[in-house]
Amino acid sequence: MSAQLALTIAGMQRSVQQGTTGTDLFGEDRTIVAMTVDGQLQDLFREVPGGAVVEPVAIDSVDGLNVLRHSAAHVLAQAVQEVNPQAKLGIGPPITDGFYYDFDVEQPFAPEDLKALEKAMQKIINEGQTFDRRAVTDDAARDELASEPYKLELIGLKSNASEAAEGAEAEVGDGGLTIYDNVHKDGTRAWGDLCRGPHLPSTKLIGNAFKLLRSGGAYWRGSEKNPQLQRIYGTAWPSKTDLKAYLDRLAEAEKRDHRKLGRELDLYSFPDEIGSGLVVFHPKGGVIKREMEDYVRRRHIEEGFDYVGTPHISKAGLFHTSGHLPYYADTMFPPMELEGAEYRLKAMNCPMHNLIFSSRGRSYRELPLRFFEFGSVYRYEKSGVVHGLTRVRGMTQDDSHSYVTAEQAPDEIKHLLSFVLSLLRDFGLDDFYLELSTRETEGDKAAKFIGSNEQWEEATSILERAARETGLDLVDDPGGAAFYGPKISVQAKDAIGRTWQLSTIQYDFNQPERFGLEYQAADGSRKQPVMIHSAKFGSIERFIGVLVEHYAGAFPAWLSPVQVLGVPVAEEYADYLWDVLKQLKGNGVRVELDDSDDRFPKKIRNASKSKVPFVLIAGEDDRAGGAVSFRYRDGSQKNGIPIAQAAAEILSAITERRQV
RNA sequence: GCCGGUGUGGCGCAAUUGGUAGCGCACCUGUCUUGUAAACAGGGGGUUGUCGGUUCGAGUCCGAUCACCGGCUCCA
Repeated sequence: MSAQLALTIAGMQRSVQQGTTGTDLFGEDRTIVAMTVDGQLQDLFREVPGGAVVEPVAIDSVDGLNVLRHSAAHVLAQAVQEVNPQAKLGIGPPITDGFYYDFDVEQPFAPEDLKALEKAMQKIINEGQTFDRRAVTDDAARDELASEPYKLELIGLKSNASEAAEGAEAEVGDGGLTIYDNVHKDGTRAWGDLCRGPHLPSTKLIGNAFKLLRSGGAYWRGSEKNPQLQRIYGTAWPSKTDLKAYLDRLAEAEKRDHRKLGRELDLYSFPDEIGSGLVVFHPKGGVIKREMEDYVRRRHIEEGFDYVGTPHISKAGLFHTSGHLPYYADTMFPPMELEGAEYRLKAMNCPMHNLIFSSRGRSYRELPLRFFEFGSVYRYEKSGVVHGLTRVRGMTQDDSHSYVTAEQAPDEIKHLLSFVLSLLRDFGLDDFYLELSTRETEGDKAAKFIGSNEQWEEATSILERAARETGLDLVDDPGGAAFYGPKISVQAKDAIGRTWQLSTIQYDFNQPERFGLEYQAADGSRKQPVMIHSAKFGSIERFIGVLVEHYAGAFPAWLSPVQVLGVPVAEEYADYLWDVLKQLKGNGVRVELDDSDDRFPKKIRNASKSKVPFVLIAGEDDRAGGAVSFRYRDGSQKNGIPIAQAAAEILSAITERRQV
């Protein structure tokens, strides 16, 4: 007679027979794919122990999705080894919205290969293979996986799997090793992989709600010193509908791609003749850039910044003084010789601002002293990373440096933080979290950070306190600091939920010393100021790219290259409409009249495609009534609006920076 | 920088086994122009990213290079 066990199941006290499995408890509900036993994620087929707290894991929960995607990754690996038995396995964890698996293969995967692999996966899935769990000793695992060199390496590293490689904890954990066998319906073994599990009860649950998305090289264990494997990315969802929704989301992101929209809306381009990563703004993009810069410059001045200007090039010695050159020589443009001196394109503005500070004696009465400019900097970004406006080789930083006394530093940081947040809100971004980047204290990278422990601790705690006071979420980013000090960065979410790192605020105790900056204190002594770096948008180019994607090219009126487009119903009404537009133009509104010889419907089509915020239409009814008609971007309309009222609506939308 | 893919008129695409480049939009001209996403007709425009090679012949094959796309690494 098997004994009864007392358990807590899904919050209820229950008594079950010894030997009861998760499948016995939850198996009838097809949406339950795993369970937690005392908080530990486990396969359903495992027996539940007495006294345990057992909870079902639904396929659409965070854990459930991970199980689904991890199982899909296994099926992918099985398919790859079916097609190519020589393929060696790397790791294959679930990730946000999907999974990947790394393989060492002779021939990298081509796009056509993915289709074939999808088919092979579908076959495995349809067959309804089950995942069997088998505990193995390290030695047994080594024997069994003798032909899998990467798995062997992981076995050796398992005591700290998370450090072995990102995602490696999906394969091995702190405890004993397990191998999961994929088993055919007839009980024979199809395939197996070193894995922690848990997995789905059956491959069938993956259904047809999965897709392989792309492939590419990926360094083993994330280091470029290691060999490069071939990674395949895929996605898997509880239902075909969920998959479709995800693919639609990807399509939506593609439609917003700032490279594509920039071309379509004639905003900017990247001429080959100039070089990779170097952008030119066309007149329409120029309007956006100028509006942004004008506004941001004005706001800085209102907030107590002094607008300064510095050249694009300098003798290399300056960047030695600042300490940048030893660290960043290979990401700066190479030197040029001139009159026996070595010059460098500027990669950062701070050294030049420091020279403005030290151009004369400074008094404590002047502090905080804030220098701001749109500084053009050039960075030799590696060829594979240049990307539209978001990663360029020539860019404009909206860069400022505050020179303050040590006592003023906390308030200055708070001031900067609330200032950058208010600026971002003015541009229509309002969903933020903060990141606190600190130095690495161990490992290879620890050496790059300079300064004493005390300096780092003090600077970090000042930043952290200011960050906490905003009430925003604060995420730690160990090792993410610049070599000279910690930073807060503002991460903003765009209209479709993607986050972008925008503003940064950095506390620098290093450069003031290197430049010998000082001010005279009230008591007559000379003191060293603290320097606080801050970029509001990071780079103007990049921020424009972010805004294009955030707004999908449909900018709020104040930023729109053309704010009002007049479309006469027929040629006869062009003059009347132009009179209306002239009045707006007199008020500083950017207007255009479509006086082309297109027919009316074509003009409406063109107007829609141009994403102009206000389309004003005039025909007989409007002219007779001294009115105009609005057509908005969503296709809705308002007819017969008196001219004065129309002008007021347009002007208020612009001055209030409202989206329409 | 590394791995893979791609490069055809301004844009989006086509060109059978290598046989001397087509289409749509845009552009120009003309006839048109009356209420919300494409009027009609005609016309101009590309030595197929660049350089080199194979071949009687290259947009199609090979090599180099530049650029872009995806992925990795990096990102003061």
